Amino acid sequence: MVLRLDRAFFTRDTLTVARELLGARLVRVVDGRRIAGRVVEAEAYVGEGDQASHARFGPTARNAPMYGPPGHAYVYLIYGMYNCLNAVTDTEGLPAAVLLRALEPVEGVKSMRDARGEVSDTLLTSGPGRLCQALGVTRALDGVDLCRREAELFFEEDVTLPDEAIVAVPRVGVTGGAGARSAPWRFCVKGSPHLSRAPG
DNA sequence: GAATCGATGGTCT
DNA sequence: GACCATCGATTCT
Repeated sequence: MVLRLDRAFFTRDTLTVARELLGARLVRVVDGRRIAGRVVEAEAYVGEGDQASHARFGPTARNAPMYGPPGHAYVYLIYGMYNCLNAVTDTEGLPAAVLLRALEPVEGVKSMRDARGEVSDTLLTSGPGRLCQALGVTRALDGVDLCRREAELFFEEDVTLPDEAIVAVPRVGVTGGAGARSAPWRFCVKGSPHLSRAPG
């Protein structure tokens, strides 16, 4: 039996969770069928002091899940047409989450293609908007518990990656500045063909 | 390959 | 009213 990532996994420092999510399998269940991929890229967003975080202006209706208990989903709409999926981390009350930026397709590739169109494997789930489209993740899943037994979206243990296989670089879409703005909080599996873009 | 640009709508100062 | 934690098509070198 494959081990699922539980509440305790997410109830930790956000950078640790982001790092350890690499190699884990993100599973979406639709009509009893599994659609899944290994995480190859993820970004950490930590606290109200993080000037790149949606929580930088304090609690709002949109970012409410970030303030809630860890192990839940935070899904939001970006640029009016794409969804992005985060896993809420750390302790309740502290707004923190890990953005899933890219997967390596593993299960239900046909379903992914139905949702994404006839694109190459490397374009199927290589981006936060793309992976949500491939797995059928929409705002309907905003706030859902990823640790419930009956969850339709959850993580499983899969591959364990050594530190040498991982690079930490500045986050995407976060420009200049000091401190958290330029912090290397984007974690990538070195050399993976499924990254949203080349690291660095 | 790299740079640029439009689509499209929710969210927040 | 400005700004996006994006993507895909188009237009260059």
